[in-house]
Amino acid sequence: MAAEHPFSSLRRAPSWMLANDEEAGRSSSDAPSRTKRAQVKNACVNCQRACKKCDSGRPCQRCVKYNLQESCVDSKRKPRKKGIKRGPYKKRKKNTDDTVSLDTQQQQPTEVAGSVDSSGQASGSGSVRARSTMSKRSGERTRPRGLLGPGMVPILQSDPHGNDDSDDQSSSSDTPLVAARQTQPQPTAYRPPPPRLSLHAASSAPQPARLLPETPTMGLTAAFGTLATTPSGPSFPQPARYSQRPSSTGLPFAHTSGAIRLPPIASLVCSAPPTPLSLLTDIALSSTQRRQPPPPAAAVRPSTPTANNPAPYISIPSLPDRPSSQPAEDTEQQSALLQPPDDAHSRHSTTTASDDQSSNNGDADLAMNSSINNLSNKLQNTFLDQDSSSEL
DNA sequence: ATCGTCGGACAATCAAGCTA
DNA sequence: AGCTTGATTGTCCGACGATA
Repeated sequence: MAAEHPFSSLRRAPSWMLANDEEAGRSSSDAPSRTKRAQVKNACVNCQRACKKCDSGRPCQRCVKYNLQESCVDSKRKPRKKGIKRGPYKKRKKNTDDTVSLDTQQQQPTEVAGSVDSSGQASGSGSVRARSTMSKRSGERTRPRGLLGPGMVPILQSDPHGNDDSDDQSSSSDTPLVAARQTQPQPTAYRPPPPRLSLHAASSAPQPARLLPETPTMGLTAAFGTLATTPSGPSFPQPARYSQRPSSTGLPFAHTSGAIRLPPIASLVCSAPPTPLSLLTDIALSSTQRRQPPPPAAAVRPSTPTANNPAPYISIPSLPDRPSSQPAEDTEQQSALLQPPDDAHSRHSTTTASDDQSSNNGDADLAMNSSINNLSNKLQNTFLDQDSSSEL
């Protein structure tokens, strides 16, 4: 059964799937009492660095195994930030009736051993919320999250209410977990905080959440989970991750994150087809970025999607919004490439310098356009082939 | 087979806010 | 004052690639 599950390709099954009765081997009534994962209060620096299980002994068993006894010392905890305003809490409900929602039950101190710490404080089960990505080694993620890897298709993170976090909290507290799990979630896009870089496609279908690209090498059509471009031209994207964690509501989808890893072909077939325009845009952008290293992130919106133009809003790291007094020629070319034709034209009509530049580079641009067209055609043919073969 | 790496789920912690 | 909430910080599972 599990092998046929649509999410069976997940690196790890989402927790709400693990809570599935058959897989967990328990009835739905005792699902919330799943045993907690035990963890030590303070892992040693070696285990912490390796993200491996530690124990309370010093040296710990892992350090003994790898002969790291000397360096097996407790890691230091960062002091918690103070003075963080939290806003008004939601109103507490008086526990007047017997029908306590599962959500409320989960908030109670559990009877599981280890849930009460040495000081006697009940561990707040609290919410499993999005947390800022933490350091693995030096206080920062070595690789920012938010990318699609090869053949990865984003799981729709569905907020069943289509609300933001604050709404989630209020609604989740009122909704019994079981009832919520029985509700088929409608895929809606997770709306993250204002992104540094955003990449989302305009489409009539419910869209995957916006993705936060990391480098210019990431897939520009990643929102579709399709092809990506790299500095060396269109290809399957570099290994990368996709991540999105909407607020935890304990509801299906909203509690999970991850990506489905599929073979490249599968991802081609399973994902929404790119439009010719989006392909061209991707290739053009990758070519542009190949010519110039990325400056600091700045979002541009090259075109406005219309009903007939499903071209995604594409926010490119590194491109100036409007180089009003920018003398840099490359930047000007970049912007011209990314502007919609009308916009680009009107801008060039008032800028003689860029006119000169564009004529100087006419041949090069012509050649590039030609190669773009060729590549676009190839890509589309490939796509159509895969599509038709999958239908057979 | 083993090891290192790393994303992210899960757990622990505790200050802010709430209530009696 | 004691309890609750929820944000922050830490642990480590499990997948993956590299290497022996």
